[in-house]
Amino acid sequence: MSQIPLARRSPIPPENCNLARAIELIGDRWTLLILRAALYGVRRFDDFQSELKCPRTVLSGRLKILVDAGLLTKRTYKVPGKRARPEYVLSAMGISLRPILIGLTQWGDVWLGQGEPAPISFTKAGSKGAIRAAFVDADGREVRPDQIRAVLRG
Amino acid sequence: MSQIPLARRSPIPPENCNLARAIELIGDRWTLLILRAALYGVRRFDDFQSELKCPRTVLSGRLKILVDAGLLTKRTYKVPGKRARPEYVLSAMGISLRPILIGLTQWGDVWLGQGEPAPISFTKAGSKGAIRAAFVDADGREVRPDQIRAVLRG
DNA sequence: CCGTATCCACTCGGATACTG
DNA sequence: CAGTATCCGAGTGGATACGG
Repeated sequence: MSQIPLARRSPIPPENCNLARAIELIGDRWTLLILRAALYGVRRFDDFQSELKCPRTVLSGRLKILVDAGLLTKRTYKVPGKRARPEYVLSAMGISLRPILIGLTQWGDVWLGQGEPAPISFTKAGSKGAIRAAFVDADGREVRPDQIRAVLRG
Repeated sequence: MSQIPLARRSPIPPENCNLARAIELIGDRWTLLILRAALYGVRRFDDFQSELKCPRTVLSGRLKILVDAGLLTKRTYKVPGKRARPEYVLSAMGISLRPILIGLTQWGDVWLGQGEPAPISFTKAGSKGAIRAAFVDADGREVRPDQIRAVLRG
């Protein structure tokens, strides 16, 4: 079943692991749902709230965390003749999570899809075939999962 | 900053979204840390516990969820002359999360690495160059993030 | 070892209401 | 709209102890 060799501990202590740090930061139900919505273009407080149906206090807190961490930028935008409004936009740091959430979407399509076809799929601009998450080498060529080796530094 | 067009709602309601389902299932600090450890080869209750330093009750609960969901398989293995022991091994469903967690690792290396070089990197068996999580088309050729387009079904 | 059982303090999520 | 202020109950995290 598992080709992963038995280990008593992970090779990197969680306190010093960037994966663990990422999990501490965004590994949270509401936070991830906020990022999901943001990647779909949602930007405003009440839009997030009606999308997530979470307590406003919780939403407020999570948005603060994401702004502080640099994933979201809080800025004000103004439509002429209307009152200025704050909005939360993804920064480059936030946008770079997109491939990961797309990967998770496709994982969900496979394992949690309840037999129904995926409601959303992803293609390369100008093409029609589906794309998928994978590993590539420096030349952009795919590396099969069983070919992957982890290398510790030092 | 954000090329993502403004939206009031996400195109797919969360109740019907496989990404949202995935988030409900594994979008949790302890759950993700368990999966992280499991992908590094940890299999036993006490090893998880000393790795995560979480309450044993919490660990027990999370493991049950992951087993029920099919991400982990609880099985018994026996070393001759020793007492049989249960262990939690990743199923195919669990292993297929690996690209996603490696992608998140590399995201963390870039944005949360505090300037230090990545403590762990990934290569192709027999080669030396680093590999990275990315998207590929049907031919196994990389698709750059800005080339990705979402397509709704129907 | 592998858990389950408690106890406690605390945060979180849920609901509602109230202001700039 | 965009939040902050409460209140409340449930679940979680933390520590410790105890049985298979």
